[in-house]
Amino acid sequence: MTKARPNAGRGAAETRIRARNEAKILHAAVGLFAAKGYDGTRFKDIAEGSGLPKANVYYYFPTKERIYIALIEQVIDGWDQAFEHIVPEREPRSAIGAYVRAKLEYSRRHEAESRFFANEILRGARFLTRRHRRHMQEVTRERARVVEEWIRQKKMEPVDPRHFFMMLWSATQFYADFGSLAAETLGKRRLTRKDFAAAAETISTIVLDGCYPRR
Amino acid sequence: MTKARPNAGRGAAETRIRARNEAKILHAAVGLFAAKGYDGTRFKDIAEGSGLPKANVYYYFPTKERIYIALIEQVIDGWDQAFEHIVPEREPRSAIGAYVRAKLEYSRRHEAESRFFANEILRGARFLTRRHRRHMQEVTRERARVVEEWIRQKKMEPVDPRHFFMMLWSATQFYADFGSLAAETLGKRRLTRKDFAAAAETISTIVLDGCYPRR
DNA sequence: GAAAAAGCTGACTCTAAAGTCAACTTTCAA
DNA sequence: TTGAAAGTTGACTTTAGAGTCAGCTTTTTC
Repeated sequence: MTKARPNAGRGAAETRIRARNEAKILHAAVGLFAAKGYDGTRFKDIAEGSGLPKANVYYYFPTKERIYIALIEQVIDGWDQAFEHIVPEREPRSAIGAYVRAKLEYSRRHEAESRFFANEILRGARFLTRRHRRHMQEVTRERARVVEEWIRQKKMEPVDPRHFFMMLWSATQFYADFGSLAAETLGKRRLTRKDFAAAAETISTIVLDGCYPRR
Repeated sequence: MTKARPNAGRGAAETRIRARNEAKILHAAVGLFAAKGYDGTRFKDIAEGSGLPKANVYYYFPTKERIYIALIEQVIDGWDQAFEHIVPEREPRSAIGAYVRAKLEYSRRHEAESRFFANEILRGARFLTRRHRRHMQEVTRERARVVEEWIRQKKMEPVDPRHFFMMLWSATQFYADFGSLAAETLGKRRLTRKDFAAAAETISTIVLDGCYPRR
């Protein structure tokens, strides 16, 4: 069924050639998957995009699916990064502001990864393994505890931290994943760094203080 | 190139058979497109899903793309509905609460349409015509004016209404489009009506009053 | 009630994309 | 410096899915 993959195990040292070519392939693939989805992406195009002949790409990845799965691994690894700002020692105002800025910055600078992942979730996350799911759940739960602690200390109003995080995810993902709609809404062709900054500002303000006048 | 479509023009009255079969086809198609994307959806499966032989579906729609475009029309028509709550006569608190609830209710009850549309935007909205874009932009701009009026009357804090609306869209879409992630986060298999209600509650609270303690 | 229009369908073609393979070249460790 | 492991490749097979078509049946219209 699947072609033997010499040197693919945990034991053997990855050769430099292998590492370089796999990186080329994954880099070409993430952009294509993000733009056209799994089924819309042609193996041939991944090969062309990475500058290797198709048969050579098959030497590294026995199927298109394996390329996709390798990318999931890569993206999941970055899932928790922005969360690092959510720590109990920090004041919620600055922590949440930093989180929003970090997430938006990631979305802006890694648009392809962001869309790739959004696409996977939108399709029901059929390639996320139990291990991935558990990882994401645990990371989220851990940071939810920080929010709960803030609430206990009256540093935050009582809100469900899980819905709270989902609001932050959705708001920050929006500008990368639905960038064409966001640009349209702002009456522009493409979003600039400034638009992302304005988004960060508005999101932080609303999430922290709401839009309703304080008495 | 394209097969002649008798009775398809603006002049001729649509027959009952045609209307019924087109509805069957579109209904089957929206679920498939939502679940598998444009390229992942097989024409054959649309036919099977609608209970018609493939060649019969081709009698109504000359290509897969035409089915897709017909669905876009359908979904865009519903774009403005939730916006109807955003009117200047109403107090922002109740209007925004109603808007959030309406959007979430739509997402919950029309999950397929919601995901279908999200998918289209995620892919860069390549099938949205200039007319669709203009329509969405105008509707948004019109309601932005209402928000600006509220701000002028000191009924709302000064926020950019466009970013404000994008926050509401993203937060409410999230629960349908990324339902699998939302369910995971809440530690459930599927989202229930109650989860949507809790989401509406949290979103409204945060958007209106923020999560930061009022002095 | 008959002719024309609309609707229906099985069986077909054509193409493009996934995946295979055998023979070749390059790299590297002993 | 050599041989075995790693890497490379063009040409091939297979398959599945989009779209076609000729001839049929049903419905509508006058």
